[in-house]
Amino acid sequence: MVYRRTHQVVKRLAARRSAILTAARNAAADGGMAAVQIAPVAIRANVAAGTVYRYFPSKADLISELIADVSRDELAAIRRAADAAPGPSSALAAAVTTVAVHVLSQRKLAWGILAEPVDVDVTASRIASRREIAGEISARIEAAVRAGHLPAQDTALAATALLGALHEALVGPLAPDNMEDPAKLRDAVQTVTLLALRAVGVMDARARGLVVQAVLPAKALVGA
Amino acid sequence: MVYRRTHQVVKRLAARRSAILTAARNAAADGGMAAVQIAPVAIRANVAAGTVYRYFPSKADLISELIADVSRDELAAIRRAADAAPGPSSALAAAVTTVAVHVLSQRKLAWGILAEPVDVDVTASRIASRREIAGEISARIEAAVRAGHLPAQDTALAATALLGALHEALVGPLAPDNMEDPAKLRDAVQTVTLLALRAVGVMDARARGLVVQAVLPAKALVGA
DNA sequence: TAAAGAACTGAACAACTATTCACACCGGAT
DNA sequence: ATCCGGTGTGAATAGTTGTTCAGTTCTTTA
Repeated sequence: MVYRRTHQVVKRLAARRSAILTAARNAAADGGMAAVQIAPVAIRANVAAGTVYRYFPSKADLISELIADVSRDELAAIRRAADAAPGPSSALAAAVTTVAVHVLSQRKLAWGILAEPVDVDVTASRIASRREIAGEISARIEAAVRAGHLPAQDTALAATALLGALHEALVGPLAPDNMEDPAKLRDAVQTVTLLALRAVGVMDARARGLVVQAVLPAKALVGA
Repeated sequence: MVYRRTHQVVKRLAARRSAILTAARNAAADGGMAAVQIAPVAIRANVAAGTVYRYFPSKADLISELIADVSRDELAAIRRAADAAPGPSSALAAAVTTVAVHVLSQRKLAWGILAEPVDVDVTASRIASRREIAGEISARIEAAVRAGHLPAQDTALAATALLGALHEALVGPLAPDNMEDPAKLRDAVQTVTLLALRAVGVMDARARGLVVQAVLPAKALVGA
């Protein structure tokens, strides 16, 4: 053999791959999934269109990885917020609030990841993404049920429904679009979180308390 | 003038238009929106592809009308069910149950109308459809609030969230797909209706009662 | 029955982008 | 210094469908 990949080359390749993914993510954040086209993404990443195909077999793979990436970040944020909470109910409230804040602060990206029509099939990736997030929420509901704070229920279905409610209310086509005002934004987060907690069986009064507490640490995120 | 549309011709034209729309609806019910392509729809309707364009300026218009059509039926069903209920809370429960039963009994169609990616822009029509249904639900929530059965709240946001929860839980990609068994189907309807009622502030115990009552008349639909 | 216009046909067209590939380039081994 | 294979390029290709339109058929009126 007369050629071997140097460490330096390996690093450069990895950087390029990451640059392409980042370019795709930025494109999605700017213009939704519709803006994630090979040629524009290549330009953003400072490579030629053909180069993209040295790193991703197809556009579907590129977008699938993008979805997985964003999903991973999201899941980590949810876990962090929930684990920092003092009890199971607070943890659930924190998890829900985190999702709400995240989707609101990156609405175009969230919509793209979740539901925006794409010309290639990314169903599998989207399902996996949802399943991860829903699984985490489901686990938090279950913990609260075990702690005796919530009535017994189908936690998987409940988690799915909760996420559907959040998404539709906050980034769906009927979501209020005048979310520039941070106060309104916080209101929306509080409202849907309250809805979500009551849905799984938290009493109204208690839910209100949990929401207020959960929104406190999330405020910083909203400000950002 | 040497030519005037006869009544007979007018009727035939209307019939053809309706046949095309029906063909589109059947295609969507069979294979989702992806199956609503001009050529196949034309074949189903027993006309040539070009003929479709004599009745609909574009595919977007065809699908938009399809969405509006289905939406109109849906809204009528919701109103009928809700108006037949004895009180505001029952009416809300009936409305929610109706939506749940409908989307479950025509899942492919519902998914197509609501969220399936389409290659043409039907956003406006989808938004209008959602707005109609959400408006109705919102009105029912408001009635229950006025009756003192529910806490005051942003009814529009609540309605949007409720629909999001129903759709995601019942026809979204994470929805359980073994809904062949009517018993499981009814379970799913009950579960999500319960979730929805609690979300807007119905107490757990009372919600359970409302759900049971609401599902009774809906059973017939499920059986169909 | 003939003329005139409307409706219908379906093959050809157009537009959009993902994908390919022949070639140029570069970094590493000898 | 020189060869070699991996890497990058971007113009050309390809496949998919919505849409058009010149020609045909049907319907109505005189």
